[in-house]
Amino acid sequence: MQKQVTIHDIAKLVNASAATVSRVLSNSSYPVSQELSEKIKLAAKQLNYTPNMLGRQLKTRNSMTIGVIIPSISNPFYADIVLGIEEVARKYDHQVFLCNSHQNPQLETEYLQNLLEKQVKGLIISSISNQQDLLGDYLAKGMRVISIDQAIDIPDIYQIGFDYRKGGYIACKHLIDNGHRKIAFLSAPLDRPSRRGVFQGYQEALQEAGIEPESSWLQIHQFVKGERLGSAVEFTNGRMLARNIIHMADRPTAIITCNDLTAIGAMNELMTYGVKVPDEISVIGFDNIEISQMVTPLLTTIDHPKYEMGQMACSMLMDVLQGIPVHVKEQILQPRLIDRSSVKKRVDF
Amino acid sequence: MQKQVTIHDIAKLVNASAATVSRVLSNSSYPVSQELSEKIKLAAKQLNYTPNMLGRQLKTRNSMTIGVIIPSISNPFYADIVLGIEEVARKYDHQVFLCNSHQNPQLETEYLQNLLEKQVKGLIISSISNQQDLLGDYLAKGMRVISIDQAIDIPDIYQIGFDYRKGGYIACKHLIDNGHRKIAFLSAPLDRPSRRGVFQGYQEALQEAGIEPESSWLQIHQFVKGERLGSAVEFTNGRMLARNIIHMADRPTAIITCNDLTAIGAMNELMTYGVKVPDEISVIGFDNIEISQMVTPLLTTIDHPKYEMGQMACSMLMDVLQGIPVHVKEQILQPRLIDRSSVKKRVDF
DNA sequence: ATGAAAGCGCTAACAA
DNA sequence: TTGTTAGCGCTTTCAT
Repeated sequence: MQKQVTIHDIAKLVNASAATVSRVLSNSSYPVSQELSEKIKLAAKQLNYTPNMLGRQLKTRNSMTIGVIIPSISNPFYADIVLGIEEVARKYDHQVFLCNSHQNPQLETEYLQNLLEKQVKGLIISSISNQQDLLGDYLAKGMRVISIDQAIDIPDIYQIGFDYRKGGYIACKHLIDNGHRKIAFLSAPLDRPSRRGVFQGYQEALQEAGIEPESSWLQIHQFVKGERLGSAVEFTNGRMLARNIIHMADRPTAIITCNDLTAIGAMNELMTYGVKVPDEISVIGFDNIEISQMVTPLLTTIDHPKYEMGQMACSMLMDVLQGIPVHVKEQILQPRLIDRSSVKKRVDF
Repeated sequence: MQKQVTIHDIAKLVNASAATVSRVLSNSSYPVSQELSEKIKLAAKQLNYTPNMLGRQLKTRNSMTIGVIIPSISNPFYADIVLGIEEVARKYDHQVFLCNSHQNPQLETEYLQNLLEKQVKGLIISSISNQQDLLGDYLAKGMRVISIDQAIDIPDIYQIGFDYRKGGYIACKHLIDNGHRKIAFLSAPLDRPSRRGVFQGYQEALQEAGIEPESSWLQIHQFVKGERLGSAVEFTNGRMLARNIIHMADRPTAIITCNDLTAIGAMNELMTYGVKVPDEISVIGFDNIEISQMVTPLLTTIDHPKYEMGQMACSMLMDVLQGIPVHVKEQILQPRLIDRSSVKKRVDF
């Protein structure tokens, strides 16, 4: 392992000062004569010079790094968001520290602390636990944060949101428009604003159509505390909840779920028990993850622009970090129905 | 935004020197009197001190950060690996820079360069393009690298491998043991050692059973250059290749695929065309990603210990970085048959 | 247009 | 046990 080459080595080689070398190698706008500049660049190449960003960062107080805290990358929903974030981060020459919180407050705290110590000035969080005060603390220390998909009640936080309520409404309306009246709602616990939003939209659509929901239509699984995360949990949840539906005397003809994985689990269970989808029961998912196009029947669902949200969040963060005035502190993206094959169509259309 | 608190501020407050403060706050083994130590810790808390790791890193030449380069986090296979890596990295107080290369050599180079500049000393790569010389260069600059799942012909690189050949063999053998003789192989291009390994195992099992493969059994899709990555590509690939099988005069009774997504696509296409799985055609996948338990029928597949590989790779890296002698430069993990429902069982068992 | 010098926050060799 | 001092590699006033 060879010793690191520094700007001083280059300076010595071309008989210039470190300052000048720094100026040309860091693309400073400071004037340096053409000739010397060329010589320095050449020398840098010859010596196989690699700048040490730690030095620069310490001096400029800019770590060129952002942090991203999400529940788990194993959930394709978040994977997409991260991909969007990374794409624009790269354009701005920033790296991203990935932090999978597994919904564990202690881990979240740990990560937050690490990011702070590493002088990360920008953070994107998606569904963080109750860390309001902690975040407030970090904001005070100069960290800029963008929240995706979760309204946080701190004035300094920028937000990229999604209209879950409307999504739930559109989903339910789609079912109603196709002749369904008995519509069940299957979900993981309504402990997150997003799920509550979907539920609300569902209720509103029912109400608008003059439908009085039966309490049995509402199937919410109470997760066991400490349960491991991952796609499989949601899927299994969908199966379990669907089973409750199957054996009902007066069973619903349609199902709305809080996400695609739950929907796919439900479809699976229905089919296992010989209940045909969509002929006997229609299913509509939520999020439009890639897998929804890989099941039979193709899952009708509500599109959630995950990748775009990631991109937007990161652009916003970059603007904020650069001190560019960001006028809208909150952007709400819109849902869109993806009409595929898991919902039975009204014949008289 | 308040000014940063440094060890000097603390030193001043307790009438000690910065050196002493550093010693207690960095958990150095250097002796400091109990009393003073307490006072310093208290002061740190009072001032709400956050250490600036850039300073430490610059001094100690240890960035406490590792890089991970994978094709794409949107592939659940890699997501699992990353999760495993992150878990042990966290235990060692390291952060991970996530780099999705999208199989783009230019991006890979860019990331490699950035990591180097940020003084990242440890790198884990999974399926990187032809960057042998570039990597050699980086090794020379002191970077330690662990390669997952891809043999790289550079002596200084540690490897965590997987016995793909044996996996292919086990899969094919399983089919043969259940009475199949006409077995197709569906795959993405055989440009990666992993896929070639599976293919080889498949061939060996056939040969061992005295089966002469028809050329039509071999269905390899040639990806179009620049095609976007993502689960959907593999899935679609599986569909397309399965279609070729369906219409054959003397068609195979079983299919082996290079990964689960391809298998799921194939099953999908078969079912769409009314071909029953496993009754008419059996399908066996590879990798055992979570989705394989979410399809109907449940996919029989070969387990690939992704998460564990991530963990092992990271432990190994941590050992290497700490100068702990690592005796085995190469570890090969073993495949395991996951016997589910997509393969028709021989009745006379 | 170039250079000298100071310093970002921290650690570590050396001195006391 | 504690402090002094000298950097780590870089940028950036301030002189020249």
